[in-house]
Amino acid sequence: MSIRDERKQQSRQALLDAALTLSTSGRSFSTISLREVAREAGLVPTAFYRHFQDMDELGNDLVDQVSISLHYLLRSLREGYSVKAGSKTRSSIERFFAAVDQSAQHWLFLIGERWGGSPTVRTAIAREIHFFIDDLAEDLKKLHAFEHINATQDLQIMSTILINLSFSWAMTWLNLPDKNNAADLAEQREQLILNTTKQAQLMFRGISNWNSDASDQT
Amino acid sequence: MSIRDERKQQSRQALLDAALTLSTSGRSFSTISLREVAREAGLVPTAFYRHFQDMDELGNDLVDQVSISLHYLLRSLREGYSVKAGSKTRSSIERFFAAVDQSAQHWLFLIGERWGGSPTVRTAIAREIHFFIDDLAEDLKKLHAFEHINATQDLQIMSTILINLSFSWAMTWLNLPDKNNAADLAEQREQLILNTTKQAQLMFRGISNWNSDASDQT
DNA sequence: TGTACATCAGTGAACGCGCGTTCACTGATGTAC
DNA sequence: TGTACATCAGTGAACGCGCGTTCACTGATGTAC
Repeated sequence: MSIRDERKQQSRQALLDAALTLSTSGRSFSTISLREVAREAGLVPTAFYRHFQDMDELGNDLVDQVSISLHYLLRSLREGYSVKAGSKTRSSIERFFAAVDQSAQHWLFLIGERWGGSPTVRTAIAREIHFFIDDLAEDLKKLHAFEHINATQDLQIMSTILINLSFSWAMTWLNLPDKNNAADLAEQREQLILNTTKQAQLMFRGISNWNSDASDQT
Repeated sequence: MSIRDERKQQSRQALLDAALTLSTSGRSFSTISLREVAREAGLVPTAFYRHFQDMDELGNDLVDQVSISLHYLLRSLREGYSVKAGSKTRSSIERFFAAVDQSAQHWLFLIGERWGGSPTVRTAIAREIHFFIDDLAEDLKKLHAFEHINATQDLQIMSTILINLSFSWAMTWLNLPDKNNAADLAEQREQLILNTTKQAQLMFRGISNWNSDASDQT
């Protein structure tokens, strides 16, 4: 890659990073302006157009980038899980929250903009979440705890629940530090870990008692 | 109430309705302007200040109004459930989606703005969702299916899962009509009903096999 | 009941501001010979 | 390797626009007597 191309990529990335930062510091993607993004990236507003046609195009590319990052993160979380099969649910949840903290901006963006004000971004995120669900369903098939589930559709359903719930967990976790002092925070986190662990255990109770061939009457 | 007060209330309500409509037609609360709201309500921009100090104050009041409406709706859904105990899960889900359609704007607003761009609105919604969860937990205690759950905290956890999942269900339902023709819509809805019914059944499998005194090892 | 004054929801002009977008430009980097 | 030209990321001035907010006002409704 030539020097010129390299620098162009750097500016492009600076714009994407600026948009992500601005979108996840209390506001949302649809409330930030093109000029703010350029300013935060250290560029003049008109330079924006050398990289993106408009904010919609940037939003689309940002969703792609964030999704790829979270996709890898989720995969590595699951690999840790299957290797350590038999480890307690609690430690899985702790690893999950650690991962959420590590890429907090990505989680805030994806979940916050899922039902956000930009139709373009919403559509892009819906597409990516669909991939997440398919991918997780594929992985669940290989786990011991799921080998009695013989309908592919049932795996898809469990995957859907897990993804949606994990989004709620992540956002609840990331919202904890908002208005309290540091001392309270530690205890609130402990409570949330206990609470979330029980939620996950409840899910797995349902899964281990599931019968793909029967349909419930209640 | 005097004629003057009555008219003032009408204008105030027109502003709230305008904000709700604008916030739920593809955009979000934080992207609509005070002038747009006034225009939609048939008032001059400056008249806005006779009713609200700014958009934050309107947002707060709108959350209150929407929450009260959904609170009653959720209660009536649950009363229908306990009366018809023994009815299939599917019909409960169908009644749920019918209720969602009936007050679609309220659901779109509350769930869409839950992680939205207005900090004021986010805080107000977090508070209301907490009430929803407490209220549901209180009701679950009375249901036959939950009488083996003896820890109050466990009811709270189940309530949390149900509220969070029902939000995902409602948004998925409301997003179906977006880009397809009417023929596809009917089939997609049927699929989603089946899918959601299974999700609910999975939850109840977990609940009926729950033991409040033990803690899982997996 | 009628009159004189007070209240106050809604009006319309005006303001300064940040926005997205256009345009002609500059000067470093790339390319052809 | 050196030169002459092409490319193109980034610049800076300028534009028209909708925004939130102020202000003095109007005229219907409310109140006191």
